[in-house]
Amino acid sequence: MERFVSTYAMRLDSKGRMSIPAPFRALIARDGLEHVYCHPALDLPVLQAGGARLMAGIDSLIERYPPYSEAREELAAALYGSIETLRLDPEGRVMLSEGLKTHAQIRDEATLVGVGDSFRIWEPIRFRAHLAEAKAKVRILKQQFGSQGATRDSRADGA
Amino acid sequence: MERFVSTYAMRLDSKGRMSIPAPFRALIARDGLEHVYCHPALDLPVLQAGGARLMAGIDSLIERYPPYSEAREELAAALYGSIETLRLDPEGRVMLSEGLKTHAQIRDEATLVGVGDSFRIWEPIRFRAHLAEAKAKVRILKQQFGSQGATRDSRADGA
DNA sequence: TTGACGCCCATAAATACCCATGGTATCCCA
DNA sequence: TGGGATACCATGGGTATTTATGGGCGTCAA
Repeated sequence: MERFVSTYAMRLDSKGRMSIPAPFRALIARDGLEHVYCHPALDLPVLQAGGARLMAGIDSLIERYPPYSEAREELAAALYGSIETLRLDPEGRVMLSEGLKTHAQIRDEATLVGVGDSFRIWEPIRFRAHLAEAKAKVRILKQQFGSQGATRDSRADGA
Repeated sequence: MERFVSTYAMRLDSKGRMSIPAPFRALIARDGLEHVYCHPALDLPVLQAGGARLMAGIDSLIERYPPYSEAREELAAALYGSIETLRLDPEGRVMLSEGLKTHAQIRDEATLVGVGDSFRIWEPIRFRAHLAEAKAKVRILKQQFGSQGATRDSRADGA
């Protein structure tokens, strides 16, 4: 397995720990990491997490700008500054900081959703709402494009 | 861990000492250093600090200019001349000089922000304002990239 | 002597590690 | 093919260690 896929419902225990699903852990371990990178999404109440690929994506975004340029400095502050490294304990759990939990409105449950190079951490109810919205948008697109989208996408959106 | 990432809120005690967060200390120690390099930013009320990579970055910045050129001399004076080496005490704390504190308007609280090869030291309120600006710009950048096509980059930069 | 600075120790809170448990899926063998 | 044993996993909690912070004391220099 080389991509983060599937959705998992996880719980946070009384200490605030949350297990990372074993398949996700396997990908992290393949990067030689003992921690998960995690940062709040810019515009949505969700966290983005992952391993080396997530970090590489952020690096490449920053490296589009000349060293010491103002844009680069600000991007670095906004992106690197918001990243937290969540150490995996021997059982494969992490602790979400208060800041991260607040951003995603997470209390004691979380939905982890694989999105390829990384995975997202949602508060379960918000995830359901977001998913419903996303499905609705896909439906509209399908209507607009008609026959074009009527094959694979109809399976992807679970209709 | 190989980069300065994340944001930490630290306090200065009555003696003016400030703890360097353990993850930052680990990076400094990896350079074999027992001190932190620190200098005022040229254009913002913030301090830039770090280890060997910070110094290397400053070197390369200066080396962009022709040897013995006036610009180079001035830059070298402005950068090298303003660098202070802040010794780490046995508990991992440093003392900010009056000059550094004045430049960043720091009194008894500071926000330390990882920006990859180095970290920044902000007065907390000023940091919040700066971050809000930076985020706004990142949003704009994201829109620009987003409109180019929804491929890999739209995942890399985090929803 | 006085103040600035470095070292030492103290402490509370946060964190990391250890072991335990119950459930589930898988495997193996009759 | 069925059923028991097994391995893995998510979760729970106790305990040791680390961390950030505070304060005391000695030393060195002005």
